Amino acid sequence: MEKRLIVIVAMPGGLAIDITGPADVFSCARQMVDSKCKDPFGVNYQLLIASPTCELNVTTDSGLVITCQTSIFDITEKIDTLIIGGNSRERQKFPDLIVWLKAHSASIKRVCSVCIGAFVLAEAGLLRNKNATTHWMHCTELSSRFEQIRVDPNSIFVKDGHIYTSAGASAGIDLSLALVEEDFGRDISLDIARTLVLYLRRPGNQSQFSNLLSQQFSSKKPVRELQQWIQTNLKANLNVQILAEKVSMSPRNFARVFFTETGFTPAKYIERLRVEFSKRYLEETNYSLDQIARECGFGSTDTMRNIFLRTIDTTPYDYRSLFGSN
DNA sequence: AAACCTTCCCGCCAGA
DNA sequence: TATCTGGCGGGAAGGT
Repeated sequence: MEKRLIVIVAMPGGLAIDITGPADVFSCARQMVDSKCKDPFGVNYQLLIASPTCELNVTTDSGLVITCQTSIFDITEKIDTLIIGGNSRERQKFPDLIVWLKAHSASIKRVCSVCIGAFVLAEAGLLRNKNATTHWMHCTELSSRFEQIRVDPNSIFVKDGHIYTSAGASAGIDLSLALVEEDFGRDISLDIARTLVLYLRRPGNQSQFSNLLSQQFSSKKPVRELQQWIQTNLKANLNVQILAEKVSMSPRNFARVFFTETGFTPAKYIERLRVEFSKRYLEETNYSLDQIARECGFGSTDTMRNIFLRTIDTTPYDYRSLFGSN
């Protein structure tokens, strides 16, 4: 039987689910193709978890250690599908991996990334002039650091030629299901989705997580870069004066330019962004309201509460009980 | 809930 | 002249 080699690169410091999600989908697919079909396809997957360095033990963000079967550099067989997981938030560089990717990507049928693994593909130049996506929190950074990439912040995954990129964490599972569907058809991928209790096609898109992100960013570079900087510095004091200094404009002129570029006054823009991010925290974490208020740059829980009431007509507490995960 | 203080922001004008 | 930029003032909004 023909083997199709699926290689998942386990990046240090990323989420384990970037690795284990796709691994489970492909492993499940292999078993199903084996048992159910009695070889009508004549092919099946062979799964390899590879390290991006010579060190085979890879520690993920949660501390879970994954022992890889091989180093990426030792693979000599033809790779069918390569999946690069997200790496640490500090974005360690893996120069050897980049070089390897540049040399080998053309001969790989499908090159994929999960979450901020897209930055690795971008570094290797594989996303130049392509449509791509990444984790919603990092879309602006991806498009500003690599201007030739058309970043789509809405999609769960994007296919452009033989390059596939997917959004944050669990989106790697959605991508993997789609890859299996390409290979073995809908019945098999539906079976996997059922077995693993997944959606075959997730309803909605990642913009539901961040409405503000799906809006147009300024076409002027300084303003766009400022918008991106704001996102990663929501905790900071972001008054008009400070923002104006950041882009070397007078406060008056900055406020005027910012409004014409974004359609929001600076204060309103930041307020909306803070609400977006705190909603996300309320939905997905157990952080206390106090922690979330601090994390998102609200002066206090009182302020956060007032702004919630004013903008989305509910309190943070009520919002969490409606949309929180536990 | 009220009081006080800060920040926002927009019209207006002047200079580049 | 047309357009961009910056400073000022003060009412409004918002934070503590």
